[in-house]
Amino acid sequence: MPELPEVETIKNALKKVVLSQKIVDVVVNNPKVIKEPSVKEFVKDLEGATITDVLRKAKLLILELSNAKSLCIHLKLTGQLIYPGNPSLSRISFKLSNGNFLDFRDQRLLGELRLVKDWRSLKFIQELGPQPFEITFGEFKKMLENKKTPIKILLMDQTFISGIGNLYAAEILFRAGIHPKRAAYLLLDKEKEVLFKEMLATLKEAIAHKGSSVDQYVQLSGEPGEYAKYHKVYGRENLPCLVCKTPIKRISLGGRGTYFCPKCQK
DNA sequence: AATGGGACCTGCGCGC
DNA sequence: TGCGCGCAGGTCCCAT
Repeated sequence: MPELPEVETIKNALKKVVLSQKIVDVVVNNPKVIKEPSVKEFVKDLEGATITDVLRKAKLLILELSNAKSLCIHLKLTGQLIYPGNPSLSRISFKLSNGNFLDFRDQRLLGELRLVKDWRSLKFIQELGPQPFEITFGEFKKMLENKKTPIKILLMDQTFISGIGNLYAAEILFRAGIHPKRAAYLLLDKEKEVLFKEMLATLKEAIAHKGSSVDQYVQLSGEPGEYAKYHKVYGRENLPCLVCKTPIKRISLGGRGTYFCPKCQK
């Protein structure tokens, strides 16, 4: 569930505490999450490196290091970064020069850590579509042309537009009043405009509220994000729509649970 | 080429 | 009570 707003929240918090810290030790409790290079090299190359910058690209978190390498962290479904951490609770912990640990925790072990020379050339990065804040309405409108895919699937397609996942796709479409199954190319210009506006507004508000803690996501401090209380549809199956009181429906679309209001979303 | 489903994982909640 | 099953969803990979 960490999507763009959650990863952005973690990035902002990380920048305040880890910049110019040196990684003095790496604790590997579960090597499974280290995808690249070998565990041995991963540890060896990280020890002694100083964190020079923290970046986010879509849902990927990037820690740039003084040794010209970057530590790329994908939280996937249940990954967490916690600071100050506790290595007895983590999959991987990084001991910093100030004596504190930065933990990577991950209940389901689907998260991925990579130490690479050039994160920009990672296949995953190369294939990402633009992030929502990087495009104009004109460009967005053009991107939707000829796309017969249901709009929700398109919003979640990282090669189309990057950073939006299942939760925010549902919330954005509710706010735009658009049914998740609508074919993208059949949306009216007016609807595309509202969709674009609500996409940016929803992500912006979610960042302002430090993300949505519905399952595993927490901020770097371990505190929950506050945006879940503003959710209109996600996780609200059978509960009354907050606008029209019609029960919120849940369908499966592209293999994902999809929540919407059958009356408000056409 | 675009789409669909399974795999990767674990823990939770449900029904019997 | 306890067990087994389905489900949660980001991304990759393979099949159609």
